[in-house]
Amino acid sequence: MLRKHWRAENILRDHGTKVTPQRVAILRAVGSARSHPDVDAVYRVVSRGYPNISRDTVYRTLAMMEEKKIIGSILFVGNAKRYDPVTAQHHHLVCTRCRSIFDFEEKKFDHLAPPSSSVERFKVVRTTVHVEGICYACQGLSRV
Amino acid sequence: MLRKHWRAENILRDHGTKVTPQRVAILRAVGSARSHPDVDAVYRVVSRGYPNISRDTVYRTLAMMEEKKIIGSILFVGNAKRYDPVTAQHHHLVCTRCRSIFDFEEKKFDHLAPPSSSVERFKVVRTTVHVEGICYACQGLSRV
DNA sequence: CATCAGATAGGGTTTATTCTTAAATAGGAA
DNA sequence: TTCCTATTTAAGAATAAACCCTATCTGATG
Repeated sequence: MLRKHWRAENILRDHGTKVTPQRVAILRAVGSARSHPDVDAVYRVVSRGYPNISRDTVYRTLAMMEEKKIIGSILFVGNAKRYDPVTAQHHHLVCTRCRSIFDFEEKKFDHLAPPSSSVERFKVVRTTVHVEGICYACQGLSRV
Repeated sequence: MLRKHWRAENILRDHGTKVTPQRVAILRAVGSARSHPDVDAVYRVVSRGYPNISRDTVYRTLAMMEEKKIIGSILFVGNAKRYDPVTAQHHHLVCTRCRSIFDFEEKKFDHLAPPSSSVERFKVVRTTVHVEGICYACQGLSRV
């Protein structure tokens, strides 16, 4: 968990990584972002202080921080958009290892109501449950 | 909803689109897919019957079919992976128009249990609720 | 302050997706 | 059936996200 009163340097040190100016700038950029920045948004912010920083550094650093649980990310459903013959309401099991996706149906999940405070200005169209985990085929395999 | 006893031709005609052999083949490929095929998987299947079909045709056709609700797709969270300073369990409101993402917390959603039959061979790591809809800023805008 | 494992910059590669344009064709009209 | 035209398609180029490669540099330790 990222806490504002921790200095970025300490967070990095406590996770056993080298503390470089680029990493500090990247962590601060993510930590102070209001929305969910994508890699390029982080890159643009950090570039103001480090005009020569490489995009690859931003990619590597964000991946490292996610790996070490310093930051989180929204589940990435795969590089390719996936289509589905089923248009009825259903939910998904997503294997985070091989990115296979399995459907399941659960009527109880079809109309989950988020806290009213969070959706008072948001027009809800559909609610879906994403279950992340490891599929059977991947359970026997080593974790790469 | 795609129904097996409807002929692909009729489905297309009923939705007011021209019926071409490529479209019929694409619709059949999606309709008979067991998993969630991505564009390239559909392309590979259809290529067996139409060796010269263009990838672009598959992209365009799938997008058209989704637009007309002939098929569905899994929520696409954006082209770029998005990072988040919050690592605690939380859920998301996703604006399908501008792709903004908003967090919300709801303890009740943190440990939703899918039907045991669907996860008996799946090792659950995390359960997340994705609420799709239109954010406040987009509600006043026309639908493009 | 010398060393070196690990990090960076810069550029190239891969892959998904979209665009461009000329040729082909579905479906309605004659 | 044949013709006409708006749509659709094929092919390849263009764009963009993400990742890889390598020479160079540097933070942290002794």
